[in-house]
Amino acid sequence: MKPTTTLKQLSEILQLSVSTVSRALKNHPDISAATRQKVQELSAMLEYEPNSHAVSLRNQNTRLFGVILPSISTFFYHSFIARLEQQARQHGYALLILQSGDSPAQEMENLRLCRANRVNGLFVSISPDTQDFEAFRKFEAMGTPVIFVDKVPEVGTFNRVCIADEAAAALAANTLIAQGAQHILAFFGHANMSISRKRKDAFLQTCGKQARVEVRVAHNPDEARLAMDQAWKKKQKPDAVFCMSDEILSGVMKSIQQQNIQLYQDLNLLAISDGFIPKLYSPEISYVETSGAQLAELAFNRMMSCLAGSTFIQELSLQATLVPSTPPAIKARRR
Amino acid sequence: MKPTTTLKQLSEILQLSVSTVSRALKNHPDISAATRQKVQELSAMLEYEPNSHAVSLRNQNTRLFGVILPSISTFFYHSFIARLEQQARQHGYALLILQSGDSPAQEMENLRLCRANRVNGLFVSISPDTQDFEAFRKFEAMGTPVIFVDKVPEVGTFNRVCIADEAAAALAANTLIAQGAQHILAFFGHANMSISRKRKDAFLQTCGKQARVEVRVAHNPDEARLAMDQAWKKKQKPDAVFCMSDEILSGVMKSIQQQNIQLYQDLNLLAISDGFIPKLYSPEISYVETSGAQLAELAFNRMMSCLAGSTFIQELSLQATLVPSTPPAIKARRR
DNA sequence: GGAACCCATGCAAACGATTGCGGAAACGTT
DNA sequence: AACGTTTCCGCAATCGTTTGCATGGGTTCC
Repeated sequence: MKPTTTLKQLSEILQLSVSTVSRALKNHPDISAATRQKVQELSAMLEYEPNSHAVSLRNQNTRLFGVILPSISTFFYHSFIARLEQQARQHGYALLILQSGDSPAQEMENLRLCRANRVNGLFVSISPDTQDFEAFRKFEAMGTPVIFVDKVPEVGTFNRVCIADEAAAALAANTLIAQGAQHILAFFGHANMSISRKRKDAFLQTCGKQARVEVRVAHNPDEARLAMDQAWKKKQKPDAVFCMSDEILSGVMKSIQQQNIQLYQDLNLLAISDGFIPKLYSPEISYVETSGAQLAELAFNRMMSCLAGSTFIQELSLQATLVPSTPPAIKARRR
Repeated sequence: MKPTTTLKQLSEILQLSVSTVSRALKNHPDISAATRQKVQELSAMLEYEPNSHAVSLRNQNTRLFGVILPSISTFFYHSFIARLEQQARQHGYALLILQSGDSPAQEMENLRLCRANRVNGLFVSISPDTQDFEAFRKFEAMGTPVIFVDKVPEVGTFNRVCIADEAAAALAANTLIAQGAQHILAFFGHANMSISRKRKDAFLQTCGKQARVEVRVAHNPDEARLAMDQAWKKKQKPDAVFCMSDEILSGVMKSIQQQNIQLYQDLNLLAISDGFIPKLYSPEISYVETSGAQLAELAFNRMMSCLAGSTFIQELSLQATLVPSTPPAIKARRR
């Protein structure tokens, strides 16, 4: 159980002072080329690696970001984390990833951990029940930027980065109508989430009187499946379905497969999604893209500019873009 | 931009020494009840939070685990991470999560980061091309347990926690044969991953001469899809398909949907999976279960006992269980 | 009235790295 | 020879926390 190498060890072996070794390793001009080389060689040989905790302590800079999410293992967040980790690494930052499990208490506990670790910045997607944002304010007061992501507080001046909910829903509505939809079955999620409200309002408003829209609320895939089952048994079948989330889409798709509905022939289908689920099916489902990866990039860039001194609060939205279904299916429709 | 509170600040306000404050906060018996209370009150008021980097430095103990995975955003790992994070938190540990992107160089870079952060333990799922395990050995030599998870080195004495690959594959083979399969198309992943070889060997051996088995290797969903397309164009179509992973299953399923193959009528299908992907389809795909969450628990427990002093190397496997397809489909077959 | 003892607290040295400052050579300049 | 300059390096403080040991005042006992 040999201990890790430290500057002191190197210095003792080379009969130099710790400071010389330290400077030699970072190519400080004060150090002669000869000793510099000797130091660097030995360092490489002994695989010296500076103790990041000591560095953080000394420099008052941890190069660490906290990430607090309701859950890692949901449709959306893993692609977000994946990209965020990649970006952070590229800039020499590490991530402290914590789950709140939709519990405000756990969220506070996670914030405590982030304080203890002196994170340089914080990415947060709040749980639905979070009411008190005082704790987040304190981070900002201490100069630690807080970037809210995806699920953001509805009121107050904060840095927010999220999907352009209204734009995405409007794009979806316009797309369906342009493709000739007359009777749309539209699925939305939990009514007291702002994300549901925003998307629903925008969707309905965009459709206006151009199409008949039936609204369904589904709290999980199974409810969506059952509602779709019902809808297809009726005489007046919809000619298009809209799903505001992956969760709902997965339920609707089960019904569609079960009843052997021919997508993009018997029925048009459009979802809002990050694209993973839609691409599992054939034909691939068309969707308005909400990319976790892009969200991560946007959030990360915002963080960087905050750290660079941009103090003013900003609200960023991700552009919504349409990803059409598998080419053959689309072609078939276009004729 | 007020700075974070430190012991020294508390001590100055209370006109006490830093050591007294430190001891008071951890209820050291040396400290009188009176001062103890005063200290704790002020600490609570100022929301003092010990600087974890200073603590780590002083105690030579970071309470940090490194987690190195090919990618966070794959089928399997997010449920693994989610559970691992939960377990770690419960035991007062934090996670440093890093992605290797299937690149051995990135893997080495991540190891460096883990060294720099002086992690107390390491969970690793290796990339397919990792050949050199010397670096991992060095961690162990320094008293940092390394637990390989899921994708583990094939040879050498290491701590391994993985799916009971052989058992899972054998169970799959036996299930298909018991259901009457005569001609099985079996898909496996990257040939130089132990997970692929083990599953393949066990599958083939279990089938023996009871069925004709065609083996296909697919490195991604698309290759699987194409192979399945090919197979179904032939005169001699298989009557059953086996997919060793979600990744492959998703490709095969696209082909199946595209060609409108009636699952569990025209073709039997069985995968090894954690269940998320199989449940997206209708009928739901039957699968031999491999739970990322369970794997996390097993790995974490192993880590704990390593840290508690259990030095001997162990290889743990997760029990494999069969989850049959949607009830109606199975019933239909049984008649 | 010391010796012996307990209680509560403070001193100071770690942990490992960074950095301002100062200092000792070596060299060049008048 | 005296002085300035450059080159190369070491001292020591610092970051925030922990902890062995010392210290001081008070009590108790013989």
